[in-house]
Amino acid sequence: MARTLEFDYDTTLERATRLFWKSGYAGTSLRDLLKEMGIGESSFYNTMKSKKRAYLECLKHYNETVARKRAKVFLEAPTAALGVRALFNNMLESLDNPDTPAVICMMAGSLTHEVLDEAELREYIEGRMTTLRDTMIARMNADKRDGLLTAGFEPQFVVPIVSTYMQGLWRMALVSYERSSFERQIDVFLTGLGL
Amino acid sequence: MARTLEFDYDTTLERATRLFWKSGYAGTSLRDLLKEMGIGESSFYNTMKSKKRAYLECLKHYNETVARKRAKVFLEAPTAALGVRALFNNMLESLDNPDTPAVICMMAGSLTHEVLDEAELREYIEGRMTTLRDTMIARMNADKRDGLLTAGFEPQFVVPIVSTYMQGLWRMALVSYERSSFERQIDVFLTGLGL
DNA sequence: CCCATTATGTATCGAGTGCTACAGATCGTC
DNA sequence: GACGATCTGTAGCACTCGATACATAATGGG
Repeated sequence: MARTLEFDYDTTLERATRLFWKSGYAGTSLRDLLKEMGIGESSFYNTMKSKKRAYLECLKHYNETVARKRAKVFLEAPTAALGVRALFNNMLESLDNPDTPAVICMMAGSLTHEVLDEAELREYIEGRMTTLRDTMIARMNADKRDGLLTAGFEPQFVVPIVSTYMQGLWRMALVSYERSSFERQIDVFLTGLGL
Repeated sequence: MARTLEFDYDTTLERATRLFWKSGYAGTSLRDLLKEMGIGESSFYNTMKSKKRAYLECLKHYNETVARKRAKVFLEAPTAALGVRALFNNMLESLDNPDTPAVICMMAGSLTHEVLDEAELREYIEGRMTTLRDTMIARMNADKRDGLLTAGFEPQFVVPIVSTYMQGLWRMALVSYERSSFERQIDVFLTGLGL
């Protein structure tokens, strides 16, 4: 019926994701993005419609890969407490891995005015964060019923604390990161919370 | 000897600070900045030299006012534990106060690539953060010697946790803020740490 | 009053922004 | 193999960015 796409959508999306991840939304210009994706303006606007929508697609792609793996790491641990610790270990591995595009999680990097001011982006991000928190809370409540967590343990407060602390850690890593120091403070933090 | 300045430096610096505070470094254009300050390009570059240097001056001004007040709030509390809690209360008051220019601390808002990529800005920010942490650690060590904190309490790990968590809170407030929820989780957090 | 010195207003620079118009290339269908 | 449909390359849009050139205006010492 018509001409076929000359580029592979998944490949270009993957490349775009890594660039957005590394440089942020406003920090990535359309020219840089196109260069990285290896396509022209026409192809880009034909498939993506706008930079904002492209970022949204990249965020989704990020969640279907990186974030999904993190959720898996958490859920497959024998207990919620170990799951949370596995999550932080996964974070430290990302920080140590030179192949990781950025020193910050793409979701954490999206917690800025430039991104949050775009209604569609904000909505998606809020949704993902809520989902992740709900998953963790549910898991902890299950553990609590099984007696794996003390009766005084309150998942609905602990989980926001954990995710807030993690957001802070991603930011702090931007300033300076040293594994042993991070490891130690994470351990003190989690132990204090009863995890 | 020469022509006198037509504007009041302190006033324009104050205005610039509030705009930078609200909109961030990259998010504030020179045009908006000049409009807010009520001066022209010539006057600006004559006294400030560049946007980067202007931001640095604003950061310093911010620290000499807002951040200084926060440090005072911490130090004047009867104990380090109460000081930390007073600090969080001060934060919540800022969040509640509609006169506060932004929903984020200017220092927390500076923990981005756009700012941290500028060597002079990064250096200043690192310095301030280190100073604040050292102040808190010293205070806690004093309390520890006085028996106000348990022997197992380790200030050198707890303080980074507290400041990291606070950075996370500022970010989270960008997404959604509700005082009662924040209050509750802060209390659980601090209690867990032994504060 | 002249003059060096400094401040200000205006106009503009060159580069970069996201995005679009449009002509031409390539496809499946008849 | 002509046709309509879709894709792609190029050029450029209108705008904004931070920064600067330069003429003019004010200042106070000599």
